[in-house]
Amino acid sequence: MKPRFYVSTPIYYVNGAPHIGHAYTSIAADVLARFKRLDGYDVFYLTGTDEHGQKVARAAAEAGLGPQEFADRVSADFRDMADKMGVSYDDYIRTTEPRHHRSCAELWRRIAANGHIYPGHYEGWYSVRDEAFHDEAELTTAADGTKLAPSGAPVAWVREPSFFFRLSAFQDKLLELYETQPDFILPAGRRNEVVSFVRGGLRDLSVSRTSFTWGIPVPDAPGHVMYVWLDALNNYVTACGFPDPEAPRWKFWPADVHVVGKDIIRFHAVYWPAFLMAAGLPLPRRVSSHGWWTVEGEKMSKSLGNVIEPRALVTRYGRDPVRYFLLRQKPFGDDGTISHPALLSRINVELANELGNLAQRSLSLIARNLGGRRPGRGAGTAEDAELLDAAAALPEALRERLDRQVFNEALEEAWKIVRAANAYIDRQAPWALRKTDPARMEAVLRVLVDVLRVLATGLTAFMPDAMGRMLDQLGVPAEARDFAGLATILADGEVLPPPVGVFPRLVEDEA
RNA sequence: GGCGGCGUAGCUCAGCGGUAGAGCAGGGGAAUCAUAAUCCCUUGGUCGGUGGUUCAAAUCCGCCCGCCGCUACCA
Repeated sequence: MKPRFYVSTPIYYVNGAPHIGHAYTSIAADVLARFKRLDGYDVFYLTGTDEHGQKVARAAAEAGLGPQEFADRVSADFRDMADKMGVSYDDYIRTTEPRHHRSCAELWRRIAANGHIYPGHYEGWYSVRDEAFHDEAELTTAADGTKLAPSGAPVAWVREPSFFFRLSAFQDKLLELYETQPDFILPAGRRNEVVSFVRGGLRDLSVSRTSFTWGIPVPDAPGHVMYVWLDALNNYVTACGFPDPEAPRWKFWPADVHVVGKDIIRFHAVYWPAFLMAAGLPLPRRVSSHGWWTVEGEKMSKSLGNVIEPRALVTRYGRDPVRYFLLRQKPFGDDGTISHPALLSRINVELANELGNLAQRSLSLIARNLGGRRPGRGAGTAEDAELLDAAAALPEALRERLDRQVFNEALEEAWKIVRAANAYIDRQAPWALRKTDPARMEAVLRVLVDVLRVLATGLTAFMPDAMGRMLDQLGVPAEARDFAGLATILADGEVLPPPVGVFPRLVEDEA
């Protein structure tokens, strides 16, 4: 039986349009999903949209639509974005689906049955204009004595009935989780923040609202809808078929990795495991969080007008180069800068010059000097062995890096092979061997074919289309394009297709 | 305010007790198979400041300066 792997993105809130941050999360998770498929796993990759809450209801009203109609529209846009980025999701969940309503109702019942939900009142200083509660400490008092929010909006003390989740009861269990499973939260810096947050003491959580209706009804409590995060987080088990233990996908739970942005770590690393503990369900194995992209050093914002629409990037630079750039440019957990010069440099230097040109020069020599037939293996020199051994070690190197979600290091491992292969071809100079030692020339070109094949196979997770084209040119059969397939030695003498550049150089013609 | 992190070559960063490293950028050279791509060599740093521990400190400790993150229920 194949080992299983379950990776998720957050479900995206349909309040706004997809931007580069959403694409980044989805692409990172996609690389993990594709890599595990290459590595022989039975993979479940889940993404989707979060569609409830007051903000969606209001955005819909502003657009002159009903909330469902509005959510349908935005959800479809997110899905289109995922498709255009090459995101290979296995399921696209929406919180407005009946399966999710059923799942949430059951989760609620279980948590309640275990005694972790109790009725009470949610109260605090509320600003209607901000649609938010404010802490006493952040309020200011106006001249006439009214209390004001930091935004300057007036606040009023409101009190509404609400159910509470006994989060406080899970403090020790959560700390034990972080202790016994140190990689539960990555990167480590984020883990420490969560630990110190939980150590500081947990208050119970208000998990229902009566002030709006666009949400999942609380079972047996007319007028209450579930707190949006309880609704949203539960999507991860809904998609596995919860609460049906016989559902075909139930075998995937618990998830291996929840990929999230750094802003929602707490919800995933504190609330979510607490909800699951309360319901008596197994916990996910990891929450892996990433940092933000800034544009030319500035934060992306609508007011600055520098929001990057991922589909526009793809149109301009190509899908695979964009995927490559996003995972190569910065450490996953860190913030980083996206800019035209940086994209241009990565794409031209690393993809076109180093990798693309390596394939092109190797394949051209084969086309020209061997009639386009795949060369046969030679006796093999120490230098051949050194390069081939380094390439053979690549899958394991990638595995180790991707298991920790250090994508940039994974790519660096691959590029060490790319650079070594360029050095090798220069040193061996097959173009000179053509006259002096044709047999050796053939052996050298074969080494390059084999090395390119490992590279293209391993990089398929990052750049599925481009690496597919490279594997086409190497004549690798479809059934041998995963890591297990690397054991299949390519036959000598097969006629290869004429070489075509995989990564065209970008010409600097626009700012 | 509290807790935590960071500050190393022009840039991005690795090193985290034993006489400073990588990639890019800069300089020189080689080659010419290839998308004028590639390869080789190379300039460059008082490792934020300051005290201390040690035979020995980017590397451990104290203090100072600067930057950043977290400090609950707005996805």
